[in-house]
Amino acid sequence: MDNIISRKTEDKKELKRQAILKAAADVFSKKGYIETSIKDITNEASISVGSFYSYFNNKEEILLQIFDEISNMSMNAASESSKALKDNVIEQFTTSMTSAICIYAKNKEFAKILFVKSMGINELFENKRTEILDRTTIYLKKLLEHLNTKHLCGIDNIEISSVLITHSIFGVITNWLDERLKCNIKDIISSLCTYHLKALNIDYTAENINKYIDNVLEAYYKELLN
Amino acid sequence: MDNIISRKTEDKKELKRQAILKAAADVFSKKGYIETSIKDITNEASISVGSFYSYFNNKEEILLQIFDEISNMSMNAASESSKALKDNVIEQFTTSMTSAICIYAKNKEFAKILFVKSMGINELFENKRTEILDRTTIYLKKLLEHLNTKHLCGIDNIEISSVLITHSIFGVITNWLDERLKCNIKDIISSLCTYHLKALNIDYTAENINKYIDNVLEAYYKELLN
Amino acid sequence: MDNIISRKTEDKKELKRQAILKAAADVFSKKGYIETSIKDITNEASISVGSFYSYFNNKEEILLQIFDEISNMSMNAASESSKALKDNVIEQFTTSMTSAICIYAKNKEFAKILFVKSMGINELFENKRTEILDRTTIYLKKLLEHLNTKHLCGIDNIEISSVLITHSIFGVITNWLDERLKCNIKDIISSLCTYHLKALNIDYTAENINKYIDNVLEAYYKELLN
Amino acid sequence: MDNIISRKTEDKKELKRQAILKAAADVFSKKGYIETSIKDITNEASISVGSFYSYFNNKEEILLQIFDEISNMSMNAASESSKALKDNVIEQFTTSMTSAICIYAKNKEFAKILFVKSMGINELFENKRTEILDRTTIYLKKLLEHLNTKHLCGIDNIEISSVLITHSIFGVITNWLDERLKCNIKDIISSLCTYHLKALNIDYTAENINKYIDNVLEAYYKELLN
DNA sequence: GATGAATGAGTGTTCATTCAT
DNA sequence: CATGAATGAACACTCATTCAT
Repeated sequence: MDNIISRKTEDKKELKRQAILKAAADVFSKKGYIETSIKDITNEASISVGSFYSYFNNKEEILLQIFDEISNMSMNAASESSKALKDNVIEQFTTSMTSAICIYAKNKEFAKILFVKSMGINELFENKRTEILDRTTIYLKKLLEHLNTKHLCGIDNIEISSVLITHSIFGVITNWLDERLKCNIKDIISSLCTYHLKALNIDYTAENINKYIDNVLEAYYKELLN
Repeated sequence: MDNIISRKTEDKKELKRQAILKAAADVFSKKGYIETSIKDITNEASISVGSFYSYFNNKEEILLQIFDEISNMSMNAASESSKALKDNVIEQFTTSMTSAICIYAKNKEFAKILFVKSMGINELFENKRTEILDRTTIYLKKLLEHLNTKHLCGIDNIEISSVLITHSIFGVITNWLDERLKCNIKDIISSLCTYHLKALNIDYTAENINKYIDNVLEAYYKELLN
Repeated sequence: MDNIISRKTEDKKELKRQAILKAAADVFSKKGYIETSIKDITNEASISVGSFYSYFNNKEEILLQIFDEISNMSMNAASESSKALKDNVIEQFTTSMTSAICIYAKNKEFAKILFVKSMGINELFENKRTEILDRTTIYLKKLLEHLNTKHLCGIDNIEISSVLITHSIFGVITNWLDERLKCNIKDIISSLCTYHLKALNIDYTAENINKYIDNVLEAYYKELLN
Repeated sequence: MDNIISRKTEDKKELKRQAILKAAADVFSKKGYIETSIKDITNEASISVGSFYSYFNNKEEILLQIFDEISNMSMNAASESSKALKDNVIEQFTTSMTSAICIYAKNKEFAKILFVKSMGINELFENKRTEILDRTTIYLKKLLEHLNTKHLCGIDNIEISSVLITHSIFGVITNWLDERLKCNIKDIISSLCTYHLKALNIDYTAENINKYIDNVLEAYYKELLN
């Protein structure tokens, strides 16, 4: 009996924590971490300052938890897309690229915080942020190694190339989020895939690429098709 | 006579302004704009707070002037490398890539501020920063247009591709500056060039690429050859 | 219920606001606006700096609110004394003179700020201050106009005379507040009344004047009779 | 020989001191003591900051010296007008009133500093200022004592009345300097004289008053007749 | 003697964090 | 458990004063 009640309150707490996290992410993505005050967050979340501090120990912690949230999101997306590992390299490449981009396109606030608004503040954040972004690089490194041995794509420096691809992706997404690239998300994904497949010496047809992208979008990100 | 004296003091002032700018850049690149206090800058520059304010009107202004400094540096580097415009596309591409990267490699603090430490602070800085970075994108857009018509490199979306290349460069440099990419600058440049030339459907030989890179390094950036 | 609680906190806030206002007035009247620091005020009010800024937006604002306080006090005093408008000119003149003086005698700090400590600081304060003092002049102008038509007191320049009377009053009060005029407040009022009544060609008897003054003092300002 | 040279440089120094004093008075009278910076003064005087400090030890000192200047002016004016002491009370009263007012009308900047712009700053200034203003009160006290014994003007409290008259004069001048009293200086003097003569029970004719005022103006203050 | 660059104490203001109610 | 008033350390910036040239 007691357990059920405490379970219920636990759930309630978690829900509220999530709500505050979302509110904070909204404000951070607009004003940036520095220019956002605790009052801004509590106003957005319609709670009191005191409440905020019963859910988070300080301002730093909420950004770190937002990072965790983002981290979880991209981890889940990655594992989701890798669950159905295809033997077709092109499909695999396109599918994972699409998943990675969509996860950020779907969570614009989180993406903006990760890619722009949390930079240059302090070492702690910089490390956490780097850690999250590095996952993409590590994933790509493994992929490139695989491609190099199995498909002779002839990449001489996998270390550098994986960083190169990672940042090209994040840079393009950032520009798209800022609406400096005024096109739809499919063009973004398609261009990125074809550009890099060419560089990786892998033959592809535009139709296939588009088909693979559509498959992912239809299955998981219908809301991005608007 | 009077002229000579006032000229001398003018020169002295400018020298001191430069010294403060350098000191500020050093601290900003380490701690970031926000966590850097005026006292940090004046300590680094071994001057008094009052002195700082006789050279700069406020804290914002010094970052903006650092941006201008960076902007001028990259502009000059660009015009320098384009002065000797080659008809050889590969040489042109490699040369300008090398120049762009070297200018940042040579001015690590400025680069770190531009690429990392000045992000997510406020709109004013964000716009200035974007403006500076965008020059690279615009340069690449023109280059890609030229390549598309003259060399049939088959880039379908020049807008997106130029952003892609820009951020791949900046991302790789940032990682190298942070020493997360532990290789020498030549490897960085060479990998970037070969990767993108492949993507752009342009045939090259590794020897040529390395020769072109060496030419630029020998001519302008000997200090980077360590 | 909620209403009662919020009402109570509202009242508490207002009380504290008043306390800070009083503390600030005390310090301002001693050290002047300029030489008073926010710390001086918060020390006097036994609050923290942060608290001060949750009640007032800045240092300027608290002086302006003190001005408003003074303004309201003298306005209320004026309307109070004019409520019982007498057809007897001598009584009316004496009564309003007494009220005006007593309001300042009763609120020494506020009077000192208005008459001495807020002068010569800046345009904003100067205008506010002038506005408050001018009310007395305007009141006197109307009175003189009335006396001139009804009582043939033969004032040739009402504009100048009303300023003359106003500043004679404020000057005498200021000297009395500074304890450079070491007499009791009744002497002050009585001398001012008889002097000006003589100048205004109005016959009076010292007994009547004293009686009228006493009436006001007994009714409203017993604490000044010490 | 040496003496002559040192005399000449002494004279030069004194002239420059006077020029700086005048420049400071100009700025103080416009912006007030507080809002005037040393730079403001040196700009107005076209000298360097260092020069300022070779003539005055600090900012306080220059205001004190301005006070001395004002003090000397009014002392000289007073002694000038009392030199030709008339046995005619009306002439004496009118003449000294005219002199007192004209000295301030002629030196508007000094008057503004004394009456408005130097108030409420600190004890030191307040005392100095009070001292200067008090001279008028003391002069009037003596005059009233004389009138009371010789002319039975029936002033009961000379102490208070002399303060009253003093501040009525200064108040009217201040309003005239601020251009809130838009009339010519003769109206000011004439109104003040007739008002107070009436209060002092002394018979006069408007013609005589005006004649006495004109005499002083014609003799010493022609420039005020514009 | 004149200059004005350099100094640094001092001030108003902000805002993350605490804690009594 | 929620509230928001209270706290005070920290910072950007000013300006009277000094002193090397």
